[in-house]
Amino acid sequence: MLIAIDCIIFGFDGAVLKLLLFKRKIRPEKGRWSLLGGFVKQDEDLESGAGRILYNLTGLTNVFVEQIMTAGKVGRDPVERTISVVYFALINILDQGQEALNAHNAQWINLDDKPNLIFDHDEMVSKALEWLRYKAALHPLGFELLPERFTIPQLQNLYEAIYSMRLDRRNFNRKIHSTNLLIDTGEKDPLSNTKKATLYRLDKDRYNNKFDSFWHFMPHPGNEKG
Amino acid sequence: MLIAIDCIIFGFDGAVLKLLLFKRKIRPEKGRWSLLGGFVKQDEDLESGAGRILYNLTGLTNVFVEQIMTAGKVGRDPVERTISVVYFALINILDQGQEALNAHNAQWINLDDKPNLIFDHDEMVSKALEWLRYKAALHPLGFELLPERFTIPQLQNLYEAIYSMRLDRRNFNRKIHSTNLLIDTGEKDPLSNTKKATLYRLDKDRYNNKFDSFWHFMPHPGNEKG
DNA sequence: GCAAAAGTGTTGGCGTTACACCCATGA
DNA sequence: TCATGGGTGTAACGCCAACACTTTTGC
Repeated sequence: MLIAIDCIIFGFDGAVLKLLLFKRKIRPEKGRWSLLGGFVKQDEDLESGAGRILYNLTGLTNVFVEQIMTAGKVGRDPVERTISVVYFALINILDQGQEALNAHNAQWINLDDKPNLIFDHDEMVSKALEWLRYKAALHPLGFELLPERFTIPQLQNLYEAIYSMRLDRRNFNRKIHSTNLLIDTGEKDPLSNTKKATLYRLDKDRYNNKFDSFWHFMPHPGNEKG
Repeated sequence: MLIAIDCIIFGFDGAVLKLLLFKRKIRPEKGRWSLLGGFVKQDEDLESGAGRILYNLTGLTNVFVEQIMTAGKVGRDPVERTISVVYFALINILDQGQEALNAHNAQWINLDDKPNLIFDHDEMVSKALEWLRYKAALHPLGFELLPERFTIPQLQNLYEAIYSMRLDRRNFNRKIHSTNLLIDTGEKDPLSNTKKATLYRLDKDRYNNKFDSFWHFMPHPGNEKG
């Protein structure tokens, strides 16, 4: 029995949610799209393995990584019985260059345009998206996908992408500010042709301390009864 | 590398939350307390493995089981590198007899009196409890721990045990009823010396359909800001 | 000055907490 | 009839969704 790690890597370019996928260079299923993965080494922890795999592809460390499930169906890998521990990672697309990606046949792909993946990787992506939605509704997870300095409209775009819904600008603003997790950098986003949005950065200490508190980032309009 | 399954089995006797543990009959760590576990068979899915292990110990099928994590630290099992997929199960204590337990050296132990367990099993229990609290705050999970017919005070006791806090009887009542998940059996709980509580049963269909909705079973009093 | 996007204020509805009151039962 | 616990009602508060208005910028 083999133990593998597969990584679901979410990224955000400011407009749509993306997935980092790569085209297999080896058999089986050569040429098809797949999650990034690898086998667990004899002397490494699972987390380390996930970190290693991410580092090799993106060159990034200090990435938000979380274990979300372990897939172990008997026939999931047609070649040999393989148990796969699935991690999901949130990274800021801009942080990481194109070269490493090319070297690995990797590519950012819009979540909406996702091709079918090998094995049970589609299921894994579904689970991960479900998980992301679940968690981001209650915890200030979104910041992980943004650059160090970001605007509130950017954050709102992100949440809208995650949930495929439009949010009210004003309520969203107040909700985010009420977390007291933002620090005004005093600067403005130079882009955009209209009123420039304020650039904020995350209050890391508060973020770490309060990450597990229950916020309510998504609106919950009239609960239907019955 | 070996693949194991460990099961954290929660039970509720009407007053306190319990854990089903057993005393190891084999080396290593013979005689110490441990979670119930076993190795994954070559031809069985992970879920099936968890089900098999649970069935062998409790004789129960149709148990609420959920995968919560996979532990894979290098030295966690001192004998051989072992990856353990952890499941947690919620069962109604009364459903299951004493014989099977004795045969396996197993015993229900109050969560508060939990002895130290072998390997990293203590961590697993912490994670499971955290998970239980997280989930039970938002989803109608508690019913799994109660007999088929139960009273609202029983359910309240359960929630109080899970969160180690007292809840307001009246608000709890309304909250539970507002879920529309309860069916009045028309009967009363014969026990108790005072006014007999109404016995309800779960509306299974609604329960399955709405399990993933976000309720708020726990009170959330004045959010401290700052 | 106009359009477009960022940011601030206000209000009304509704869910929820906190609390008072009645009911049923056995001793 | 009293104590104990189950069950219902209600009112004030606070949060939040919905909406109007002001500000800034580039053309």
